[in-house]
Amino acid sequence: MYKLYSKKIIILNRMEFNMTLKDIAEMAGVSTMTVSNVINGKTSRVSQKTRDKINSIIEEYNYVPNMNARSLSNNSSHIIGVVTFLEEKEYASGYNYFENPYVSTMIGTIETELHKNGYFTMLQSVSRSSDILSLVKNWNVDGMILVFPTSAQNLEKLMDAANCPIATFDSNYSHPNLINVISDDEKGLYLSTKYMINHGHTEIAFVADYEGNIVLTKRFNGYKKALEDSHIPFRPEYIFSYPPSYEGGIEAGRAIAGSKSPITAVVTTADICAIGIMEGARLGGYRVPIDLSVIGYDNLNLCQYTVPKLTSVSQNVPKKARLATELLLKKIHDNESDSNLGEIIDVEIVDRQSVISLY
Amino acid sequence: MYKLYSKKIIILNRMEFNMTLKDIAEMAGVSTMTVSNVINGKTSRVSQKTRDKINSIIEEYNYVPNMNARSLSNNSSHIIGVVTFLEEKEYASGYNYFENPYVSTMIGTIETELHKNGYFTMLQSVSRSSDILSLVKNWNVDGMILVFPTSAQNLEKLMDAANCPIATFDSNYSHPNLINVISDDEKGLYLSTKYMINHGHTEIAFVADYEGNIVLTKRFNGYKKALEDSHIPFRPEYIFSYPPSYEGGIEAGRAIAGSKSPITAVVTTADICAIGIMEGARLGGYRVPIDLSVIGYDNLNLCQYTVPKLTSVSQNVPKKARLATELLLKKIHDNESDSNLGEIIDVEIVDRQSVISLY
DNA sequence: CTGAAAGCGCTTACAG
DNA sequence: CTGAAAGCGCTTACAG
Repeated sequence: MYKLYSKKIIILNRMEFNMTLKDIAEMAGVSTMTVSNVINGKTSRVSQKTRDKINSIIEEYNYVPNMNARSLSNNSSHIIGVVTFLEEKEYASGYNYFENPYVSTMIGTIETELHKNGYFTMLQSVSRSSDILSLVKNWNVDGMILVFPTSAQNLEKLMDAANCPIATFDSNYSHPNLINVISDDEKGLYLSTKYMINHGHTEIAFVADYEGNIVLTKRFNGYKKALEDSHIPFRPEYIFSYPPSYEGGIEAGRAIAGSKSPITAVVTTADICAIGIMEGARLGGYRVPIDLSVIGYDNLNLCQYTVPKLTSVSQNVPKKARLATELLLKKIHDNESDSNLGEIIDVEIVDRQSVISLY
Repeated sequence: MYKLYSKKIIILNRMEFNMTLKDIAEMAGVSTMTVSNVINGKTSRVSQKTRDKINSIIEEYNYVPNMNARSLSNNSSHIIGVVTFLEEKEYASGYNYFENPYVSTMIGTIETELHKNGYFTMLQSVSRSSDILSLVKNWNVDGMILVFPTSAQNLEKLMDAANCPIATFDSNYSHPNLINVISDDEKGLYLSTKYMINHGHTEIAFVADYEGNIVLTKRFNGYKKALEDSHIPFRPEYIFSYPPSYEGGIEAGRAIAGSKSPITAVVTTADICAIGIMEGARLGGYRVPIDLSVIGYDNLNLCQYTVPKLTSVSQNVPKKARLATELLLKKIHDNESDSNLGEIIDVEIVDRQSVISLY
């Protein structure tokens, strides 16, 4: 009844009605199976003539397959779950995790990459890692990308329960079904510290409360190693254990300016923090970069808009995102690929105006 | 065969196997229909005892319904398509639309709101508006949110073809199935211009190539109206028709500083542009804000990090996003709601340091 | 209060 | 080269 009515509509207006395989098969005078084969490129089993006829009908009526039906019979959805973690309390406070440029660059790049390869991006911010499993089961996702790293424990539980490949970043956990793309965090701070040293600085402070945080600890180790390699003594009093946020930076900058210590340079683990440090140092009476050279981390767009423009370490976020997506899709296609190795992305200094040479 | 094997696995490890309605029905000794009713809260038709039994099995085995199957029989997917437009050439150039803070704030807020209400976010950047229709058909989405406005023509075609409600922003098109949330753009520039006037400025420039752009034209009208209301003559030579980007701002700032005109204040339509103007004016020998007061638009986080901190117009993007999502879901639930009216979001000045008083 | 059965729109062995 | 039929996991009239 409905069908009959619909057919009439088609004649009047070809866009109004959602075609199905069956409709196309009827029009072409073939079975649905043949249409399905043509659509899925299994053309070896269909004559050229039939193929052409079917394709022209598809085009004419603007047919688009129903992915829900396809997923159901295929047991594969072409959906990739892209997940961001949000602490319970952040969630409650209406914090928008997306305003973090790391996250937005990641997700934008991932979406573009997935789209190009015919996959769909289902976005979700979760606060409990069990929510991820629901997403997997709800939509039978072909794979997942976890934009923020989660603990090895959570990851382990998740990997056991979800039987699809998962990609993550900067994790220290490994599993045959896990793609793990990490950036060379130690090298990052090694480079920024070395950069200061090469510009004649020896009294170099480090700002970040790195303890207990895997990524920040790696960066701290880079700082230490650069000092060692140049035979500059490590001074615990040059470590300013504030969170690497704008506010933390302001406090650190104030503390440095206030202490009248011989510090002439400071490295840190986030651009936002570096900007705070410049502000705090200024509030404490310093001129930047004359009295204090500063290097940030992340190379956000922001760095171009500050005065002085901020020298920073770039971890090439788009490349990280692209690689993870690529490896994930490869793993989905041929499960034997041993792409579970931790791929390491290189890191580099982007030179601007926030460091002066003491020579 | 498979089923039998699976059942064995369940006994060994309850997580390894994706349960179905049928499995639960068997375990509970009822029909699948009863289980379905319990899950969907149609509890009036099921005894408390049966309900409890089913719920405990669901919990025990961690059952999550297959949304693909549900969508197929329901003809409703609980997916909302969230779409961003990307020009063909931007797409090719690898431009990441997500780095635009307007977009990332929008999408983050929308996702949170949808999630809260039990909907799923399918993200897609498209370059041709016909791609949107494919998304609708592919997944049978319950609704769509277009983060960037598209032309009335495109919108009209889309609304005719897609038979789901669609939400968009700042559009001048209207349709019974369209939710249109707009911000008071004219008021935005009226406020910033008036703010300058109230601080004693009368020689006020406007930067943006507004012609042909609906939103920017509204803002320009606000500028003009503020001048009129204060009986300050409008001077065409105070209009700097550069794109409201960082680069455009630099050129405008240079032009203003270079012309040695009596201009003491400048308003514009984007924070990035305002930051460019400050930089350009400085490059031209001006001190900011002593020689030139500046007000931006959008109130990005960025405004706090510049020197001087940038006074700006806030259009309350999270509120815009939240309202659009809310109205969309309402329209999905009861189609008779006449929420197709253009809701207007208010706009306000956020006071910082980039304006000085001439009094 | 509950069940048997048809149907949503696809895909995929299995036959011919 | 093509078809008839079963099945993916749900929901929903329709009966009882």
